[in-house]
Amino acid sequence: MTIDTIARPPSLVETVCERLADLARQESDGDRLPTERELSARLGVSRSVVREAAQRLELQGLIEIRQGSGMKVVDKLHKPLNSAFHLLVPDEKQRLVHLTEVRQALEPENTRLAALRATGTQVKELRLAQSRLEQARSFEEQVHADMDFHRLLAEASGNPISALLMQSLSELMQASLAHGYRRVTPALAIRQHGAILQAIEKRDAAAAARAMHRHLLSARADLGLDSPR
Amino acid sequence: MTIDTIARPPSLVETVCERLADLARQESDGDRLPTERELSARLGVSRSVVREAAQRLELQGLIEIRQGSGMKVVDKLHKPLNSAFHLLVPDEKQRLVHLTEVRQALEPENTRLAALRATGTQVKELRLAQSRLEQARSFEEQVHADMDFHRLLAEASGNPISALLMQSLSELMQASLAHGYRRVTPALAIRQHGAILQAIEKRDAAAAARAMHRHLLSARADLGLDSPR
DNA sequence: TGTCATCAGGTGGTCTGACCAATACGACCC
DNA sequence: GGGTCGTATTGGTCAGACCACCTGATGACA
Repeated sequence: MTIDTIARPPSLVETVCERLADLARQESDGDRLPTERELSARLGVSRSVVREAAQRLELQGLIEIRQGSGMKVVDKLHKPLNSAFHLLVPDEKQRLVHLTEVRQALEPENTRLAALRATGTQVKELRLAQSRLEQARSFEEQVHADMDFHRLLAEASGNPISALLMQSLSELMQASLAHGYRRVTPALAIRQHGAILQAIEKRDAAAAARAMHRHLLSARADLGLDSPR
Repeated sequence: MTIDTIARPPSLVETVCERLADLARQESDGDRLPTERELSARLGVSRSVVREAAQRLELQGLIEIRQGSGMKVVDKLHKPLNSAFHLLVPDEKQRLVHLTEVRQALEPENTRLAALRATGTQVKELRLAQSRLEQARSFEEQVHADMDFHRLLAEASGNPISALLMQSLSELMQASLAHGYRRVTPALAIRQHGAILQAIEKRDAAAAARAMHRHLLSARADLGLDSPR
């Protein structure tokens, strides 16, 4: 026997927030939303309420707001995850250590599922990412291509939550790698990505997961992040 | 050669948000923060700015705001993760499927690390959670004790990001399980938790991870969620 | 003495209108 | 065609008013 709590009516801000989210969902990335003043008039609420609602959507990664310019639709649902991880572990080195560990849990399984589920288009995209890694000139390009490969794998797993996590993890790692962490052996990463890609092309899930596991161990060693055993 | 973007000065809302976050960090869970009007006077900004900043902190899970009552400090950093996952996968059944898959990636590794890293206190807490599961009368109590056990394992892994993810995942699963999903064989879960706990007490990391993997497969079958292979 | 109802004061929620800071766009000039 | 300037529009902030909700104190009654 459970007595449910009595539901409070949503505040105006919450209601407007949902309306705006619906509106944003009907638009594409980069499209403009109506101005604060216009939304205020159209929805029959004060501009404060529109502002507060819009700012919620911004924090959720659904829109970006620019003073003088308006609001535009974006697809950055990972943004609140980034903030949360940053708040939880403010120290960059510590955070990199923890992120690396989470990747070691998540990514072999993503890769295993990708081997089973990747579409032809996704396999092609993985090949392109691998090419970009092979041809990368700067460290920034390497990191970008590297993380792209990992993001694509997570997408190919068919699990949107894993894909979102990977977006967040990779972006945070990219930010850390831009600040003083250097990869010393890109050639090994290229080879290991190649082994992963091959296992996926063969639809060999176990081999793919093992190859990813190996790759992440190397990547961790490369970054000089040995987590306590 | 990288030219960094020119940093914009933070908006007043951002600045106040950081101040409030600092203030919240100095307080304990449940403590009250100054009122909007007081903060407005003390910080020399308008009440709108304080409101907008406070609402950011609420969305981040650092405070809770109650009309007529004020703001209190909470520790719910997983809240924005819950929202993001909910936005990403609005359909409850789909979300449960995906969450279950993510758990299958994360939890064996958490459990392996817990076997290596759990403190004596954490092992005791795990035992208590197991007792609570054994003694649970209602389905709600079972689910709560079950999820508590998993949360404690994630904490015992020593990885705060995993622990945060597990908080979010378990809360979302609990919410779904409160809405029509029924576990049919609690006795098996109790046995499997027992096996996990035993492996942890023996500090056998591989056995712990295997036991968790097994447990999650059973739990998934129990919920009738067979993910596409 | 304990319980319940009421009320006042204080809290956050919303509104309005004014003004400031940043952006975009069009017109004009070289 | 490219650069500059001015204006209109956008979001950011402010102040003050009023509304809806909460809390704690007080008084009445059993």
